[in-house]
Amino acid sequence: MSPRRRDTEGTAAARAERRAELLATAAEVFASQGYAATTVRQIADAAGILGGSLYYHFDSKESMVDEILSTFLNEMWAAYDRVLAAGLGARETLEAIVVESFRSIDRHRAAVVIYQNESRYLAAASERFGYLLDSHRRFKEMWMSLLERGVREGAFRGDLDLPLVYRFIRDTVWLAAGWYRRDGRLAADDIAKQYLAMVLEGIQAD
Amino acid sequence: MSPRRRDTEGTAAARAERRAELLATAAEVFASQGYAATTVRQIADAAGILGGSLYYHFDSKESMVDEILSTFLNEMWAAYDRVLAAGLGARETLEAIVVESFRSIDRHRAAVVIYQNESRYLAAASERFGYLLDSHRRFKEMWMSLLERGVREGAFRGDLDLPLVYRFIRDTVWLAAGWYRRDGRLAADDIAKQYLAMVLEGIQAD
Amino acid sequence: MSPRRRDTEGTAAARAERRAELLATAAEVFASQGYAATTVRQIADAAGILGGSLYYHFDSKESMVDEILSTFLNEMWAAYDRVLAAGLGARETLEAIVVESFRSIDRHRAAVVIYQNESRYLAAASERFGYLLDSHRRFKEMWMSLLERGVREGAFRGDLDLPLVYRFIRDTVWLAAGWYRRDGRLAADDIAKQYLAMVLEGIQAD
Amino acid sequence: MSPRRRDTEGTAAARAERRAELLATAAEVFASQGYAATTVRQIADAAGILGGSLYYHFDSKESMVDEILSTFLNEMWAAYDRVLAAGLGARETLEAIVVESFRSIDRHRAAVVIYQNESRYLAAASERFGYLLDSHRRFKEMWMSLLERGVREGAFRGDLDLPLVYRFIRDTVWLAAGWYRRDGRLAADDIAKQYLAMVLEGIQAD
DNA sequence: TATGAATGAGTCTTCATTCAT
DNA sequence: AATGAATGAAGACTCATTCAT
Repeated sequence: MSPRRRDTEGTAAARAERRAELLATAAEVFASQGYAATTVRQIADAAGILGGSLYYHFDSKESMVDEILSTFLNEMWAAYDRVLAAGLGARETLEAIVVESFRSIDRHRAAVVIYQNESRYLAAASERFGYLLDSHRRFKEMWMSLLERGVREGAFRGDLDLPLVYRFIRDTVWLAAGWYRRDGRLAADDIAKQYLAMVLEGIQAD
Repeated sequence: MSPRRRDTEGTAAARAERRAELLATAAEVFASQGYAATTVRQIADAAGILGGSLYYHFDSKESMVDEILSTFLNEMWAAYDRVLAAGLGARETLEAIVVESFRSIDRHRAAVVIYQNESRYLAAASERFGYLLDSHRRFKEMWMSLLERGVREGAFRGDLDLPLVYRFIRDTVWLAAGWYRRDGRLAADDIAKQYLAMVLEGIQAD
Repeated sequence: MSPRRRDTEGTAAARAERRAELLATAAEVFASQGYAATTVRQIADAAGILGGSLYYHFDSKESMVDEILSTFLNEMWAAYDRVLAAGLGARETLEAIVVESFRSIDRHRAAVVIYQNESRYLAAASERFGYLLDSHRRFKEMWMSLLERGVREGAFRGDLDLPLVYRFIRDTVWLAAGWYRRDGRLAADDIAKQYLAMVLEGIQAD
Repeated sequence: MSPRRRDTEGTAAARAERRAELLATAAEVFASQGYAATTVRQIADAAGILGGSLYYHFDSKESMVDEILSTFLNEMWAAYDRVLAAGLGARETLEAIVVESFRSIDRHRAAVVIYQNESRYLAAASERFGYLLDSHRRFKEMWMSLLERGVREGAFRGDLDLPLVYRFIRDTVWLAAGWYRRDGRLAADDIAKQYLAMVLEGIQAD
């Protein structure tokens, strides 16, 4: 490794780190104000630089959300895929998926909020966000086949409307991103456990 | 009733009707695109008039959402208050509240979506939307005391974290507004029944 | 005179009267807010009708000021012309002109204010107001020749810069319209007398 | 002085200079067209930039006039206060005040015109312009007490209505801003001298 | 005569983006 | 890497004007 190359790598790494910092800042602002209502200047203020300076790092506001969301989704689907590849029973799979979801929320809270709130708007605004719809679709397929398998295997009740159950679970899990705080009273895994208890057994006393 | 008075009433009623029409249109657009991302022109296009013409009927874009949301909230709280005043047991109260919530979704789908998505943004943007935060607060109080009572009365499980249960139910119920269609497969009351089954008994087979 | 004709005359007279009323109202609003800053709706509000209704009587906002100003100027110049035709000495002419000016202010306060404040703007906005510039020009000629004659005749001091004196008097007289009230402490003729004392003799004690 | 600091000062000074340039341009346009009738675009055109670019330097059209007027008034009152603090006799004070007024006109012609024409409108439009009314009030007090003192001291005639004299002088002096040109035939101090001759001694030949 | 609803051009303002330094 | 000044398109809102009733 030549010094030249090491230097280049150092600079590239520094640049990547700065990008990541700025994206984290941007994600927080997008999550709390909404993408459309967030100005580039607000992001820059939060990062302590001037509005125009962001354009040294990113092409556009759009490419910022894009990077935030695609990074998050890649990581999340990698985790899901590991679970799905493990060959567990329907109930165990559901539990593992829910646990992974809360871990995603733990690691990418802001990105999850943005994904929840802005997917429809972004997908309508530009083709570049088509992958958001793909993700939603894959999501639905994953859950529906999991639920159907669970009913077949006798793990889940057969008297419920499955599309309804799907939406119920989907919404339920992800919306926790709206209020979750990393330093809050409950850790992500604890929340997952409680959610699973509610979803599987209900809140009614026996 | 003199002709004069009938005439006056007639025009006042016509005016109110036109307002309601335009507000319904605006609510749909706000719900589907988000408040900040919606332009006044889009609302006007949807209503078949020009952008400036909306200002004959309304002071501002802000006052449109304001009227949409406050109308909805007034009606919803009136329904809740009727339930709460009925003196039912905790479980029956919960069922009735959920049923009323789905009826609200049925009657004010777009307003519910806006309430869900834009409350935080609007409240931050202007004091005039303070009532949205008040409503959220009342909501929380209502649910928390209902859940606490249910645990005391032995109707609900005692091993769950109540603030978590509160959020779980809140999110669960209202998010249905995101996908509910009046002419869909299931009627509002059917959806309520299924939701109650899931929330109370869980999705697990016995 | 046939009844038909009398009726027509009655209507025409009534119409003219209504126009005059509305113009008086409009003049007050223009004078107090400025022409550009006055909306047609404000005039209509002040007249107790709706904005669109003004267009039954007048072609446009512009034609309203036009009529206000030209009516006033015609009357004022008629009075000036009577004075100028009387063949008085320079000093007596000056006195009579000042007195007539204060009478104009008394009768057309609002129009005078508009004339003072808006002439330049209106003349720049449309050729139709060219007569305003003509009036200013005639004004200047009248005063300059009066002052020159006065100096020649030994009635006025010869050591002053006449264009300066002209502006001094012009401004002095007309600006009284800005504060004059018909029901105020001093009548128009008293004010004229005091103004003449100041202009002719100065405010210095002998 | 460190290079860093010099640099900061340099940019801050450059910024202030640009603001001053733009404000001078804006003042000219406001003075010639009237505030309400002036569009932001006209100001920008006159400055050779685009309409939106003005908002990099100023918050609003309103804040532009605000800065123009308050800068002018501060300077003018500082000059008046110096005169008033000098302990001169009434006549000498009046002369000094008039001279200072014409110097103000010389330095801030456009601002004076705006102050004359738009004070009432601006004060009615927003509380932020309350200081304009304060200035008018102080103005009146200053003149009235000066005139009263002059009459007591025997410097000014006692047979005139003082409020009338006050208005006469106020109007007289300031309206010169309407036609004064820096490169005109007469310098500001010459005009002051002539005005004082007229006001004090009158235009009548002895 | 007047109303009420709408038009459409124009205003102020915002904001993503560019670019010379 | 970042600044600061500017661009230019778009947005909310205003208002003179029109017209069917």
